[in-house]
Amino acid sequence: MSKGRITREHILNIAFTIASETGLESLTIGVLAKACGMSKSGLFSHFNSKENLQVAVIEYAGECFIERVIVPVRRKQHTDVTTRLQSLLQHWLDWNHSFQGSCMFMDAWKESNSNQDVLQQTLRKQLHNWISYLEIQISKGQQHGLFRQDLVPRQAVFQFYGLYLSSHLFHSLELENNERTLFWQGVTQLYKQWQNTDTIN
Amino acid sequence: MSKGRITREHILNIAFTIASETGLESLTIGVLAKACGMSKSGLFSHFNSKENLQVAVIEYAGECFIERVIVPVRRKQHTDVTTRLQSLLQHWLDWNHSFQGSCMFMDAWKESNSNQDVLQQTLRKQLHNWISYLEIQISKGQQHGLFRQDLVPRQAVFQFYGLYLSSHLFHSLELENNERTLFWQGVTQLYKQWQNTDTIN
DNA sequence: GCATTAAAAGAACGGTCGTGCTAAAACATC
DNA sequence: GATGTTTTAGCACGACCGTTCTTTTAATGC
Repeated sequence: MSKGRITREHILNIAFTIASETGLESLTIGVLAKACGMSKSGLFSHFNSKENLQVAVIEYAGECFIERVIVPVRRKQHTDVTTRLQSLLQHWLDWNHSFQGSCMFMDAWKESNSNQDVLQQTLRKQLHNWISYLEIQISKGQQHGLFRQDLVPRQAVFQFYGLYLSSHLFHSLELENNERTLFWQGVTQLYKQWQNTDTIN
Repeated sequence: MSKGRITREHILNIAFTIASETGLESLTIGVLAKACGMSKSGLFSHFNSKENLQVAVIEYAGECFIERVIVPVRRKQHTDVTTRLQSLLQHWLDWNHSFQGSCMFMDAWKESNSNQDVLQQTLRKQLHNWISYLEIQISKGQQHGLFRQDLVPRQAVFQFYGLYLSSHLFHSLELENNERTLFWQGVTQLYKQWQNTDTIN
C-alpha cells in the first residue's frame, strides 16, 4: 500500500474518533490536522474538499459499524435466531458510545440539511442498508416460526429503532442506566406481542 | 410593553422559525439580523451574547410547545382520558414540522455538547418537564382503570418517545408516510399490552 | 544513487463568526 | 419642544473557517 493510502486511513481513523466524541459538525480541518500532527494543507490534499472528507468519514464509520455490529453476530451461525438477534441489538446499542451517549449516524443525519448534497445521500444509503438488514433478520425469525406470520418486518424494525433512539436519549438525560433496563424491557415486550401463537394454541 | 421587549419578542419569533427549519446551530447572529431587517450589533444588544440568545430561543420554543401541545388538550377536560392522550400524541407529533422532519428540541439536544453550559441545562430541564408531564398522564390513565396497575409510567413514556423519534427518523428517510401509519400502529400495540386485564378476566 | 513522482508544509486569500466600542437615531417624559 | 434615556447602526477587531497557491521534503522506480 502506498504511503498516501496509509496516512489517509490514519487520518480517517482519527477523524472517526473525533466525530464520535463531538459530532461530525465539529470535525474541522484545522482541528483534525492538529490531531494528526500535520499541516492543514497537507491533510487537505488527501480529500480536496471538506465534503469529500465528510463523506469519507461516514463511509469509514460504515465499515466500522459492520465490523463491530454485523460481523460478530455473523460468526455465530450455529446459535439460534433469538440469541443472534439479541446479540445484534446488544452490539448495535454499544457500537458507538460517546460521552454524549448518541449514535454517530443519528448525529450526522440531524446535521445534514440540504437534501441534495452528497453527504446526505451517503448517510441515507447507509441507514437504508441497516434498516433493510434488520428487516431481513426479522423475516428470518418469521421463517423459523419465531414470530407470527402477520408481523410486518418494517413495523418491527420501526419499533426496534424507537427503543434504540429512546435509549440514547434517556441515557443522555440520565434517565436510563448503563444496563439499559428500559431498552431491554421494551424489547422483551415486543417479542411477547410478536410471538407465534401457533405454538401455543 | 416597552419597545425593547416588543422587538425582542419579534426577534425570538423569527429566530424560532429559522431554528425550526435549519436547526439551532445554523442560527447565526448575522443571518438572524438580516432576517429581522436590522443590524448585527443592534440585534446583539438585546442579548449581549450568543449563548443568551440561544437560551432565549429555547425558552421561547418551550412556551410555544406548551401553547401548541399542552394547552389544546387541557381544554378538552370533558372528554375521556384515552382520546385526550391520543390528542396529546397527535399534537406532539405535529408541533414542529420542519422540512427535515425533526423536533427542534431533539435537534438542539444533539448539538449541545459541553455538559456544563447554560444551554444544555435549559434543554435538559425542558425535556425533563415534558417527560414527567407524560408520566403523569399515564398515571392518570392508571387511576381511571385504563392501564394495568403494574405498568411503570416511565417505561411507558420511554416507549412513546421511541415511537416519536422513530417516526421522525423514518419520515425523513421517506419510510414513513404523512399519516404516520407506523407510529399509530405502534401506539395501538402499546395500548394493547398495557390494557387493564381486570375488566376482561 | 539518481531522476521522477508523490506527499507535506508554508503562507496567504476572502469569508463569516461573535463581540466590543462609539456615534446617531428614536423614543418617552415633562 | 427640549431633555434624558433606550434602542439601533456603523465600524473594526481577532479568531477560525475552507481553499488555493508555491515551495520544500520524502518516497518510489530503475
